[in-house]
Amino acid sequence: MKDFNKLSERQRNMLRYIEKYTADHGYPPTIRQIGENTGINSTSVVNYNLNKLVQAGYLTRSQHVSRGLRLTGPVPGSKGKVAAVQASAAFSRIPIIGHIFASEPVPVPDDYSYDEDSMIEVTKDLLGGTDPSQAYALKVKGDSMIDAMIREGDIVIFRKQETAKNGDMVAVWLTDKSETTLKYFHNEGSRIRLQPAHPHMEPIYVDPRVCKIEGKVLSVIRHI
Amino acid sequence: MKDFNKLSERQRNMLRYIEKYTADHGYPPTIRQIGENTGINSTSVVNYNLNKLVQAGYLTRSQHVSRGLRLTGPVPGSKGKVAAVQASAAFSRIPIIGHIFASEPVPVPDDYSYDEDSMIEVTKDLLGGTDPSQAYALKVKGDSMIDAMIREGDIVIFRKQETAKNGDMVAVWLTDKSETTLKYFHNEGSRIRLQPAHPHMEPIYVDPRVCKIEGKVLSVIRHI
DNA sequence: TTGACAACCGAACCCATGTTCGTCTATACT
DNA sequence: AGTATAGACGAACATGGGTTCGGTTGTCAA
Repeated sequence: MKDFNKLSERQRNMLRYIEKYTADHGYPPTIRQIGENTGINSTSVVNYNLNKLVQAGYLTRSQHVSRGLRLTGPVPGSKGKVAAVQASAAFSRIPIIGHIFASEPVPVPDDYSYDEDSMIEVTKDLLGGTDPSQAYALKVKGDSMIDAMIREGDIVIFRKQETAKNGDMVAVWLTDKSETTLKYFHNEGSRIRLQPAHPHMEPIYVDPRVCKIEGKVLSVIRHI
Repeated sequence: MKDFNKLSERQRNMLRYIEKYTADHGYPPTIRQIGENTGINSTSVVNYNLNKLVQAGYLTRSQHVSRGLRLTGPVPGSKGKVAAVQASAAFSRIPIIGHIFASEPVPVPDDYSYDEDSMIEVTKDLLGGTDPSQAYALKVKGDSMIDAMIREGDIVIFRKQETAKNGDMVAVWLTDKSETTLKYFHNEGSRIRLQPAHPHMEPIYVDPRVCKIEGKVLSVIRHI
């Protein structure tokens, strides 16, 4: 979470107001109420800053829902008893930095500054112990990952790494074919065996020199 | 305050729902949501009973304010503290009540005991808005769900329901074949089309009489 | 039978409220 | 100067969601 002091004064005031209003009324304020009480004259500016606060991890929003705000925790410096709760955060927020499909390499986090808008909350067990700061997510485009039992729209959670242990599922870029694929990794010395997750499909064997590991697959999430 | 037991069953359900929804979301439900979740078909009836509850002292309302509800205290019989603590939780715990494979019907939660050991934490977005109390999880055994793009070991999150809308992914028990399958549901009048998630596989058509819906698939989780 | 009343229904109505968009300013970098 | 970007503004838009109203059903007592 971004440092509270790094937020703009406006944003801090907004958080304080939201906390206070919610405590006073039992339900959160509207965008217009937030604006009126923090000296903002336009609903769009409130909306803009609310999204900033979501990105910074201070609250969550429900789209198209009136008063659909929720603080993720107490506002620093307040005496609010607003559910301190999940300080022990059993989940974390990781960025969805782009899409994955067969014909292009897998994006990796510092390839470019990613769109902060798209974050996903995942429970820690989906990260398999990986430090959340090393994890990122990609959304699958197209049906090219079918042999990995992964569909269009699935969200694949990766850990950034360029080596793999046998049995890991990895994203590899095959430099000779200019193709990305998700397979189980098995180093057999002179060659690498890439085993599809689909039990009826045959492995492929590649030269280690054309096999660039781009990340390790930690988990897959599918919304229906 | 009027005795809680003097309230109608509906009114008690409404209070319970309001408390639970507020705890789950951080803001109160709308009149329509209350109706949908307590079996009331008209907003005016919800409104009517909300006013009754105000008279009875159980809640206060703000006129012309969406979600302008507030409970005056914990609802008798509920675990109010738990709700308060979970107030900002963006995830919930749902039970893993068993396994799913082709040759047996899908287990359905009986309201009784779950093994506390087998619970899984999921972020709310995996439930697609479903009340967490209506959700449960099953672990996939065997490779029989391959046509649904689901592997051994995947965790499938269901919602308990016996009907489906077109386009839902459902677990169905085919009484003539004694077989469970996961497919997209399309009612075509005289027959039901069950479409595999796998894009290269053909749908099957079944008689509505042999097609027993056991639950709706909300999401799938795969740990690697 | 009739009237009063509690409970309920469905649809219409319309304000409440989130979202989008074109525009503007200030600042920083090239 | 020219361009990019963050922050802000206000108006228009579309939908969310509370309110109202005419009508129905069932119960109870006069």
